Amino acid sequence: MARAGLDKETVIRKAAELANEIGYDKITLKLLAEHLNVQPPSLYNHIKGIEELQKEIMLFGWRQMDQAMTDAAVCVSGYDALEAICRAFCKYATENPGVFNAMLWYNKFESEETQNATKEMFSIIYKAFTMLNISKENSEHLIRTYRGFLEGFALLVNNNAFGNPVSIEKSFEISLRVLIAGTKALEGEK
Amino acid sequence: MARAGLDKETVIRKAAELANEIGYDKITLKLLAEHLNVQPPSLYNHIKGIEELQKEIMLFGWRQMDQAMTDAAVCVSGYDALEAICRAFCKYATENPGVFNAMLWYNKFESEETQNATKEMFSIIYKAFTMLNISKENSEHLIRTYRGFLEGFALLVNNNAFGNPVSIEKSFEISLRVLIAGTKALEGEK
DNA sequence: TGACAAAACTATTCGAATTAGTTATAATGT
DNA sequence: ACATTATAACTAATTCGAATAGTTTTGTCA
Repeated sequence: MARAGLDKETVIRKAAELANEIGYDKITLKLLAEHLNVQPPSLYNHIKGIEELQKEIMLFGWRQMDQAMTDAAVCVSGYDALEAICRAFCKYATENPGVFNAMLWYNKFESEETQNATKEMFSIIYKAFTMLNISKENSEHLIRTYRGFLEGFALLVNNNAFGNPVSIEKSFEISLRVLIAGTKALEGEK
Repeated sequence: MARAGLDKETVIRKAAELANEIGYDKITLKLLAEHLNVQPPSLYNHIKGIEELQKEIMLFGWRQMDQAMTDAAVCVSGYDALEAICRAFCKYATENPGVFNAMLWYNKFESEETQNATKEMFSIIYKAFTMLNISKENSEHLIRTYRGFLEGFALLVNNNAFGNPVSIEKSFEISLRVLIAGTKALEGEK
């Protein structure tokens, strides 16, 4: 029978890879099984079903994003740190469109696991704000501002929503300038 | 045989309604047919299949969004207009979560139709910028900033991604303050 | 070496989308 | 008013993917 030697981690990594290559919503267990040289039912030894697979792709992505953002913030401080974190987010999201797509649906699977996956990560941004003399309350709100922009911008990029030939990189840089200028206006408040 | 008297518009409106009620990804032709008191194959007299239905829900949403944003901008000017447009976006998106979900995937269906659906609409924001002494080039970039934030923020709200009890309305207001303060910093430039 | 758990398999069921082919209804023109 | 025709519904059947049940093989460990 020539055992394939799969485990959960391998299955998820391959699914993530496939998602980036052919698109998140094109993934089927049949296709994934083919790419792992296995029959579809065999996957059930490692995952409960397609829903769990999707959840695992999402968690996998947020773990990697966490890592990328943390890495970006070492040995940097102030607004430079904030910028570096934002760039890391955008880079990961646009280089992994399939996985990022999965990451957007936190709540399709209500669970503490899901909540914690992102809460932990965005505490990095929170930390950056407190270094900048932004009040605790304003930081809570600002995290949402930044999260909103970052997720939305990456989503639009991944969907080719920006039709015209204007440089996307430049748009991102100007967006950062805008956000940071606006953030500075909140320094020391309340 | 008691004809149901459907037409494309009715089918799409009901699908949009259903999407808002039970969630975009829960929609099936079977379910939609039930709600229209019809057998599933009968729907094919009005739509080509589930993909076209999804595209039509998306276009339907963007048309309504266009209307809501335009309405918000009449008889207002300057930064007030910009704010009003943003609030209208957020309001429609969060009050119509199922339809908004469909609206996010422009490019699942590549077509001029799709591109035009949003291009036309965001020209309202563009117009607002030119009134504010923002250069043409910066306006192009700023539209992307605002689109990114608005779509991302609404997406996060709709997915309950904001775990803590901090007021979402207040977060949105502060976000607008930040964006507008940042936008003012670009006035007159280049 | 024998027993057991893990990981693969085959065969089957289920449900949703879709297609083919048919029939009834409503609108149109004479 | 009646014949014609297009439309909009139907039933029946096919396809495809997910999922389950039950079986066989493989590897590990007492």
